[in-house]
Amino acid sequence: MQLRLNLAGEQTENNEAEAKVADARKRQADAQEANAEPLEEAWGRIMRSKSYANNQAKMDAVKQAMFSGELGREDGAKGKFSAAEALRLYKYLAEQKREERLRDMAESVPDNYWLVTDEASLTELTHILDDEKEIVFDVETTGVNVWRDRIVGHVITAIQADIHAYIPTKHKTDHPQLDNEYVVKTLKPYYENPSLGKLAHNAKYDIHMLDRDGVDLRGLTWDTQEAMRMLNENEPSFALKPLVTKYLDIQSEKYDELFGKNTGFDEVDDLQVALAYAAKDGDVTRKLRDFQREHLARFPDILEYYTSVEVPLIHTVAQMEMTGFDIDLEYAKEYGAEIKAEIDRLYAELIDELGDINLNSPAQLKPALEAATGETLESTDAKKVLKPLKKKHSVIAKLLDYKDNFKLYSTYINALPELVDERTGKLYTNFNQNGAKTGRFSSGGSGVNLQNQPKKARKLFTAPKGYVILGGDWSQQEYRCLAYFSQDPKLVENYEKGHDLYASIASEVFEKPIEECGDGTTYRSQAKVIMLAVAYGGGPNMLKDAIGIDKKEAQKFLDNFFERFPVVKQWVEENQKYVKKHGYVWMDRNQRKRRLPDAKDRSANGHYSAVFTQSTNARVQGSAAIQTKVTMNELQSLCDRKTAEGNGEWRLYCVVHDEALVLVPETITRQDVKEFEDVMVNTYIFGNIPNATDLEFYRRWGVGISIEEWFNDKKTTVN
DNA sequence: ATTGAGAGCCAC
DNA sequence: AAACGTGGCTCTCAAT
Repeated sequence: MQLRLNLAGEQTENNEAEAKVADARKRQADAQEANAEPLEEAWGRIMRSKSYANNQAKMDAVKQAMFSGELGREDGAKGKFSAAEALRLYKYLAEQKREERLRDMAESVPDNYWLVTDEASLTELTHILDDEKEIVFDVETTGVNVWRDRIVGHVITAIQADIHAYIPTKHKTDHPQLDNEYVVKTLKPYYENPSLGKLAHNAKYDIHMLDRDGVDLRGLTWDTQEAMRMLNENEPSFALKPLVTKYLDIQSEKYDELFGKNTGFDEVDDLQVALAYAAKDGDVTRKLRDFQREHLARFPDILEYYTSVEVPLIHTVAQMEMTGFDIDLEYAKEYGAEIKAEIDRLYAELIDELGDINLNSPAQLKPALEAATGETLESTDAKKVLKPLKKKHSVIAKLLDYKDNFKLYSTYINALPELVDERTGKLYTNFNQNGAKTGRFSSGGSGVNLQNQPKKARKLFTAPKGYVILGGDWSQQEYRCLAYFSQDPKLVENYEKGHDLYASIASEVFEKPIEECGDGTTYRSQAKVIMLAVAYGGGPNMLKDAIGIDKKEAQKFLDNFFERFPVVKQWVEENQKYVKKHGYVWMDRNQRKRRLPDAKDRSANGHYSAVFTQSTNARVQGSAAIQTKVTMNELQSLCDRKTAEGNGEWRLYCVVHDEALVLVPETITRQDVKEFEDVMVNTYIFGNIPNATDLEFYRRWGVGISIEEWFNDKKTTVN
C-alpha cells in the first residue's frame, strides 16, 4: 500500500476543511430528509443496540464527529442510520485522522531532527559523532523478520549534540536518498567501535539487521527494553511507545495505526514523515534511558547486574541465534511418514470404537469416551484423568498412544522442516533473555520453541559436516540453589560430599537404608518428584498427579520431607513472610527482584495465594537463570577465543534453562572439553555449593555420546 | 479468512 | 490447613 499524502496544499488546508464540513452537513441534511429521523433519535436507538456496547469507543468517536458536524452519513445513504453504517463511518473517520496526523507530523518536525540524504550531510553527521561518547541507534526495515527483511534506513541520535538523524536508503520515493551500501560503509566504524557507547530499544533486532549488512555492532551500553524488565517484570507492554507514553508522558502513535499493519517502512514515500517518525524513536529512547538509569541507580546491585550481565548477553544471544539449526530433512520425512501411518492406523481403530468423532476435540471426545468405557470423566486430560484408566480400558490406552503420536507429529516432526529458512537452509528461533518473569529465557516467535523440543524431535537437529554439538547440563541446578539458599545441613553435606541427592532424600523420607534407594528404585524416582514439588512450590495435588498416588499419601510424603528437612521448611516460610511484608523477593545476590504485589493485598484477608509458592519458586528459578546467563557470556568468550586460535569456528548453539550447547569443530581435543567444563562449573557458584555438569557430544541433539566414547571412537577412526 | 480463548501438552 | 513454578505451539470452536 502506498501512502497517499498531499502536503502541497498547506495554504488551502483551511479551505479544504471548511469545504469538508459543508459537504458533510449537506450529506447529513440530505440523508435526514430521506428518512426524517433526527440525529439524536438515531443515536439514541443505536446506543441501545448490542453493537454499540461491543464497540463503544469507536461508536462514541463517530457520534462525536457527527454531532460536531465533521462527519455526515455515507455517500448515497438511504433509509435509517444503522449501527453497521456507524462502524463503516468509523473506518472512514480513522483514515481521515490518520492522514491528518501524518500531515501534522511532516509539518512539525523539530529543528534538531535531520533528514540526511546527501554525502555532505552524512559527513557532517559523522563529524558530530566523532565527538560523541554515546549514541542511540535504530534501524528501520521492510518488516520485523530478521532473517527475511532488510534495512531501509538508519536512525542515529547524537546525544551530546542533541541531533536526531534519519538516513533513508531504500524508501520507495522520488526524493533523492543515499545508497545503503555507502551509508553502511560510512557508519560501520562507528557501529563497530566498542568505545562509542550505544543505546537502543530491543537492540538484538538491530544487531541482527546490521549483521545482515556485514556490521558487527559493538559497544552496547543500554537497552531500554531489557532495562524495563529489570525495573518491572510485570509491565503490561515492553514496546517503546507504550513505555514512553506511560513514563515520559510523551504521546506517540503506534506504527500500525500510522502506516498500516503490513506496511514496510520503505513504503513511506514522504521522507519528512519518515524522519518525524524514525528520529523520534531515537529521541525518546535516550529520554527513556535517562529515566531508567535514574531509577535503577537506587538499586546499585540491580544496575551492576544489568550492565555487566544482561547488556553483554544481548550480543551473546544474537550470536547464538545466528548460528541456526541444521534439520535432517531426509530423516524427518521418513520418521514423519512412520508416525503418520501409526496415527492413521490408530485413528481408524478408535473411530470404530468411539464413533465418527474428532479425536482432537475434548468436547466430542469426552462423551464418546464415557459411553465406550462407562466411566464418568472429569475431563479428557491425558495425564490426570486418562492415564490412571489406561490399564482398565484398552480404548484409553490406544487413545493415549494416538495423542502422543499426534502431538509429536503436528507440533514437531512435521512442523520443523516447514520452518527451515529457504535462504540459508537453516532453522532459526528467537530467544527472549527475559521472556519469563523470573528472568528465565523464553523461546519461540517464528513458530518454533527451542526449549520444549521432545527427545524424539531433538533427533532432527544435526551438527553440520565437520562439526559436533558439545552440551553441558548443570546437574540439579535448582536444587543446588535451594541448598544454598536454605543452608539445610543435610542438603549442603550431600553436595559437598558429592552424594546422590535423590537417594539421600528417599532414604530420609521413606526411612529406608540408602542401599534400597539407589538408581532405578521407585523410592529414588519418587524422591526426585518430591524434590521437584518442593522446588516448584507444589502441593499435594501436584504430587499426587505426578506420581499417581492419592492426595493423602502425597501429603504424607510432603510432611515427611519437611519434617526431615526442617531448615528447608523454615526457608520456605521465611520467603512467604518476606513477600507478605515487602511485595517482592530477591534473586541470589540482590541482582534482581520478582515483584509479587498481590502478596501484600492478600495477606490482609489471610487467604493462601499462589504468590506464596511463587515467592520460593521465583528465587530458585530466577537465581538459576542468573547462573545460566553469566555462564553464557563466558561461553561466548570461550567460543571467540577458540575461534581465534584458528582451529575452526566455535559457536554458541542453544540454551535450555540448565543446559548449554556449543557447536564445535569435530577436531576438538580433551583439553578443549576440559575448558568448556571449567566455564560451566566455575563461572558462577552458589556460595558453598559446588557445581557439577554432565557433558555429552551429539551428532544428533538428543542422542548423546559420552566424552569417553567420543574420543575412543575418534582414536579408532583416526588410526 | 482471521482472531481469541480455552484445553491440552511439550520442555525445564 | 491450605497450596502446584516458568514458558510457547497446535488444536478446536465460536465470533467476526
